[in-house]
Amino acid sequence: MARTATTADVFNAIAEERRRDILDVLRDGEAGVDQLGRRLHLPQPQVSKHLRVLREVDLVRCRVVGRHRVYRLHAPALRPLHDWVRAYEALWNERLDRLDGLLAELQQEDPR
Amino acid sequence: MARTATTADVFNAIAEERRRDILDVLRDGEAGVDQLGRRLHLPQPQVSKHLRVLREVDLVRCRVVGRHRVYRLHAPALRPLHDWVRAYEALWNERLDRLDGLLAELQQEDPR
DNA sequence: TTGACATATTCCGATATCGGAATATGATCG
DNA sequence: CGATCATATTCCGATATCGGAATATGTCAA
Repeated sequence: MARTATTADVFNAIAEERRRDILDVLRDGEAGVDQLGRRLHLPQPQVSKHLRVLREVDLVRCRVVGRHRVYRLHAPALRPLHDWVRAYEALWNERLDRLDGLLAELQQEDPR
Repeated sequence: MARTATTADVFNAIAEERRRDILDVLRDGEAGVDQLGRRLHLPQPQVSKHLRVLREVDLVRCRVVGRHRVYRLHAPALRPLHDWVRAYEALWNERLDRLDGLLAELQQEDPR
């Protein structure tokens, strides 16, 4: 047993910088494979392969227009990631110290 | 040229589920290597190895206490991740549709 | 139908990654 | 010092991953 598989979930999908680049471009609107390639200076097969990974975790969807494929962002798939980070949001402010102080005060007010 | 290296940035560090597990535990407070191993049912070397990765991206820091090492979360290192996701936050609400409607209204009010 | 174009897939080589076992390091205690 | 405990590192095998090149698929247009 080795290597538990990866690339199959959102966390791994966005771990790759190129894929984040692709998503960033798509944030400004739909785009075809060739357009993405040109903007990111990536050869077409790479783009297609990254898009496949993104498609498999539902981060992008595509629409067929003639012989083109127009990809668009599907942001809701980022939710798990967002929710996970959010749990830590409160923790990186040093303002937590103030919260500690506040809690101490509250305890004094009602020493129970 | 192949495989551009990974595991060296926050995005890759948290791509691994076990490492997220470790961080989740540390969210509740400091912990030693053995404690982490017991709570997560992981053998000690794995824990140490994952902690190393997390340490290298500054997601955890550690303090030496006798022959123990007490690890703690260093949440600010999650910032890049947080910032990245945040740019997408607005995009996954279907409420965007309403925004579109609003914009249309505004355009009618001032049709120039 | 044939050719041109857009995209997807496959094959390849190099390398990173993970888990497991064994071992090394380091510190405390008797 | 020697034993023991806590943690880190190294070595290994299996496999996933990425980039690049070549090729397959699929669609339109003449």
